[in-house]
Amino acid sequence: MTTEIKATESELEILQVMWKMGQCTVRDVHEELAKGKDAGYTTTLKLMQIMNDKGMVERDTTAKTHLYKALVTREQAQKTALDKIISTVFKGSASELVIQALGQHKTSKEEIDAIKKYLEQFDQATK
Amino acid sequence: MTTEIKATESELEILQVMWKMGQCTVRDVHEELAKGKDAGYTTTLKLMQIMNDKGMVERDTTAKTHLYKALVTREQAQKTALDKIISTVFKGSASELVIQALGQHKTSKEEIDAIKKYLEQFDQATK
DNA sequence: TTGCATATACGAATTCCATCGTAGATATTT
DNA sequence: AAATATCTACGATGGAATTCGTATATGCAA
Repeated sequence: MTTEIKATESELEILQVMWKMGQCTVRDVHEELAKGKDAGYTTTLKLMQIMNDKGMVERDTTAKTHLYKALVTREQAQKTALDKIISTVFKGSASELVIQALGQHKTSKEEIDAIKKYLEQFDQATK
Repeated sequence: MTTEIKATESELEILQVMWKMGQCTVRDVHEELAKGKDAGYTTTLKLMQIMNDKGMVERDTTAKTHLYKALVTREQAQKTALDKIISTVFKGSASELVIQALGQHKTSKEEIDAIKKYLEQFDQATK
């Protein structure tokens, strides 16, 4: 069993930035977040320190300016998030979620094809 | 723009019951929740009162025992939840979410077929 | 080297959510 | 009618998440 990952909203916002940038500083993250909303620098700092305490990120403290890196992967977070909403709003039905998702978000032809292809292979596996 | 719906975890649990039952009393909801976890009756009551204040449910106070009904629909909640996770953990890509969802949840042959059918019709619409 | 910018650490205030106890009103039972 | 059960209202508490201020250390520029 992997370690429990229970990221809060703010932590997820931060993780998003870290997933995109890879290793980064508090300032990196803060600047990125500041584009979307105003938040104090020390708020981001504190959050990242907490995430470090929780083991969600790792930190290189060699230099004065610390370097952070996400330990939680985007895939783990995706799984957690999916499980949650499937059970709370989709009555446990993944297919209902799939159909809703396809319906309300514009999906390109390529994406549709990718999904179809995926389903084919899926079929074969299930025989 | 529709009214802001921001249901908390507990509120979602309650909504789930209300979606299933339609109009119901606090006790109805409480009994249902009590099957899964233990919670005090007044906790449920308070929560439902708050939901009423927020306009998430409506209430008929004619009789001593009030009757509640969800105003937020399951579809709205689904949309809200999907939008959120697609933007936070799926980089805005609905198709990625779809593939993940199919991958990690066992999906029956029937469901797969339903999805395929949906995709066909989708294709035609997009031409 | 003095001053300014920028970093971490950390305590404190605040807000939000969930939980519960108790008071008071209204039914229901005996 | 008195006792009992059940309801709503609502304040209080506790805890988690978030935000911020301030102290202190470190690097850099004049």
